[in-house]
Amino acid sequence: MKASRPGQSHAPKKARWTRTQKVEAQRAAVRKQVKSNRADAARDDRPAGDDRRNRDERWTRDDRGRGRDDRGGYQGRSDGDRGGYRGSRDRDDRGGYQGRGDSDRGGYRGSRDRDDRSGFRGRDDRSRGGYGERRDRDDRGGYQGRNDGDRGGYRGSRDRDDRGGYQGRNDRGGYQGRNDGDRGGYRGSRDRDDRGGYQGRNDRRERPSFDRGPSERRERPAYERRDNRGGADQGHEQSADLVRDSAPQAPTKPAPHERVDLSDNGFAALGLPDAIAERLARDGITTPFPIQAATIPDALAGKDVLGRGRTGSGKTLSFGLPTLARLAAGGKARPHQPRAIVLTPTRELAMQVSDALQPLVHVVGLRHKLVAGGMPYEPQLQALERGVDLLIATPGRLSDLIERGAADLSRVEVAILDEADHMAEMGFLEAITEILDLIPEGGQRLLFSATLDRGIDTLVEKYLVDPVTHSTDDAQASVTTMSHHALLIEPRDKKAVTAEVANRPGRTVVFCRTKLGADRIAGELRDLGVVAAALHGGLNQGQRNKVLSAFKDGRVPVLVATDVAARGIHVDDVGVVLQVDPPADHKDYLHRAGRTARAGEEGTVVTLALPHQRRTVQRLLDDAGVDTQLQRAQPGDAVIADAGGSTPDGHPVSDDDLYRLLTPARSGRGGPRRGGYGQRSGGYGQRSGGYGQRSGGPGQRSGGQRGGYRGDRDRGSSYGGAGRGGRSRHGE
DNA sequence: AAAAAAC
Repeated sequence: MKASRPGQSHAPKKARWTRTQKVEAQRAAVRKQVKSNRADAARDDRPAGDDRRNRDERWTRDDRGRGRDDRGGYQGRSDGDRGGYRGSRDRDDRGGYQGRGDSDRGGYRGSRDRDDRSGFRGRDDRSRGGYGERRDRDDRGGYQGRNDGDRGGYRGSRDRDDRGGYQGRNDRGGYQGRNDGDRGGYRGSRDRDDRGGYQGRNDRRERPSFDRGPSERRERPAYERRDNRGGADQGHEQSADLVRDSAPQAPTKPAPHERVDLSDNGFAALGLPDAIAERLARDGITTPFPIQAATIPDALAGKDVLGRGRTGSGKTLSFGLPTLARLAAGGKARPHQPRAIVLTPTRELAMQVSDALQPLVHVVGLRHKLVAGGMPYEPQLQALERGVDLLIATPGRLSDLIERGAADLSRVEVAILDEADHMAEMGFLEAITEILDLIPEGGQRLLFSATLDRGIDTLVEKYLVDPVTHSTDDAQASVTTMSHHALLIEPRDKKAVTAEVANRPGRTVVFCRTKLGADRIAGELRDLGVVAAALHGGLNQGQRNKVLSAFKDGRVPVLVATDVAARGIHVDDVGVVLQVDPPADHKDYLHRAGRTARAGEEGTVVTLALPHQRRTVQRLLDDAGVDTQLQRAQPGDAVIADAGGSTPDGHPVSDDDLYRLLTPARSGRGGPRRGGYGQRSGGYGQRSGGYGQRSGGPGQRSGGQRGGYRGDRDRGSSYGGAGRGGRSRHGE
C-alpha cells in the first residue's frame, strides 16, 4: 500500500501546532498552492462543453435523481472531456473511489499533488470511509430505501421553500435576524494600519489582535466613527435595538397589491435598486441593520470589503444585496460561467444563504444556484449549463464541478467568503485558494464573518485590493440577552447534568467535539427520556436535512451537534446552548453561543468543564469576553433549574420513536405532520408514556419500517454499554 | 487531534 503512495510523507504529522506555526504553515500552503494552481490554470485549455451537452441529453430526468447511479453514469462518461486537465488525478480519484474501500486510499491519496498536507486530510478521508462503510451497511438495512426518496424529498422541500420565498424556514433569521447589531465596536482595521493598504481608516491607537478582551467593548463601533459615508451611516447612531424594533416587523408591511413607497426606504437610500428595496419592503424590511448600512455602500462602489457581523445579523444581505445589484446592472450569465460566487463552510449554511437570497435574485431577473455536496449532481449541472449568475457553493462540490468542466470561474466578478476566518483555516484554506486562483484578478471580493481575525491575513494579502473593513460587532459575547454559565463538574455527573440541562421546554443545541460523541450523547439523552438527535458530517445529506428540519419544526427539541452547526445556522428560539465539550477556541465559543439569544431573545449558554478542563475553559471564557467564572455544579443544582432544566423522566425514547419524529408521515402532502409535535410542544421532555406522536398512526407502520432510523445509534455503537469497546470497529 | 468539505 505504502508503495502506492509516492511522496507520502512519514514525517510526524504536525504533531501540535502553535499559533505561529499554524499561521506560517498556512502561508506556506498558500504560496505553494498558488504556484501550482497558476500552473494548472495555464494548462487548462479544455475544449468547451460539447461533450457535456451530449451527455446531458442522454440523461432524461428519470435516469437520475437517484444519486448513486447518476454519479456512476456521469463519471463513466466524463473521461473524455476531462482531457488532460488534471487527468491523472481524476483517474486516480475515480479508481480510488470506485475501488473497494479502505485499501484504495493509497491510490487516492497518492494521486494528490500535495501529500504533505494530506496527512491531515488523509486521516480524514479514512474516517469518512469508515463511516461510509458503516452507513452503507446500515442503509441497506433500512434507511437507504427511504433515503432515495429522501433525495427527492430534499428537492421537494427546497421547492417548497422557494415558493414560500423569504418566509422560508431560515429567512426569519438568515434574512433578517436582528440580534447583535448592538454589540460594541470592533476594530477590524487596526491590525492592518501598519501594514498599509489595508484601509485602517479608524483608530490607530489599537494594535492588538482582533480577538481581544472585553475591554474593547467600550469603543464605539467602527462604522459609527466613519462619518464620511453620507447616508450610509445615518440613523445608525441609533442602537440596533431601535433598528431591531422597527425593521422587519409586519406593521409596515404592504399588502401584495399595494404599491411600495420607497421615499423613506433605508435600502433604497443605500443605493440599492428599487426592485430590491421594494421586495424587501414587502417583507417589512425597510431599515438596514448596522452591518448592512456600513458595508453595502462600499460594496456597491465595488470595493473589497471585510465585514464582521454574525450570520443572522443581516450579514447575508450585506454581501448579497450589493452583489445582486451589481449583477443586475449588466451582463448575463453564460453557460457554465457564474458571475459571482459565495463560498460557505457547510452545506447547511449554503442552503440558508441560498434560501435567503432567493426572492431577491428572482426579483432582479437573475439566476442563482446552490451547489454543494451530498445533493444530486443533476440539477446543479443543468443549472450551470443554463447559466447561473450567482453561485452559492461549498468548496468541495464546486471544485468537483470545476474539474468536471461544469463550472468555469473565469468570468466571476464577485467572490464572497462567508465565515471567512473559518475558510482561512487549515483544511479549508487549500480548497479556497484553489478556487480563488481560478477567479480573474480585478474582481470584487467580500469577506464576512463574526470573528474576523488575523487568520484571514493570508487571504487578504493574496486576493484583496485595498479592502475596507467594517464591523458592527465586537465579536465579544456582549449580547445582553445572553447569559453564560460554566459548570465545573465531576466526570461521573456529566451525563446526568447534560440530561438535566437538555431536558427543558424549548429548543436546545448541545455541542460536542466529535461525531461519535454527538451520536453517543444523543443516544444517552434518548435513553434518559430526552428527545434528541445528532447532527454531524458523518450523516448523509438526507439525514442531515431531516434532523435539522425536525429540530426547526420542534419535532426534535434537542440537537446534539458537532461544530457543523456552530456557524451560521439559524434556528429560531434556541433557548439554551450547552457545550458538553469545550470549543476549540474562543471564536468557536462565540459561534456556538451565537445559536441562541438571536433576534433579541433571551438565551443561555452553558459550558461544562471537567476538572482537567478547568483552566482551558476559563481561558476560553476570558478570551471570548465572557465575564463568567466557573462554578461547581452537580445534578439537581439550582443553576440547572434556572436555565429551565430538570431531571428527565427516564422513559427512553426508542429508535422507532426517533425515526417517526424525523420522518413525518409521507401520505398527505401537507408536509410534516404537525399534529404530533403540537401536542408535545407543551409538555415535551416529560414524555409521559407514549401518547403524542405515537397516536398518529405510525403505529400501523408495517414491519418493514422497523429498524427505521438507526443511523444515529448504530454508528455510535460505542454508545450504550459497549463503552469504548465499539470503537475499534470504526477503525478509529 | 477533530470537524468540515467531493464521490
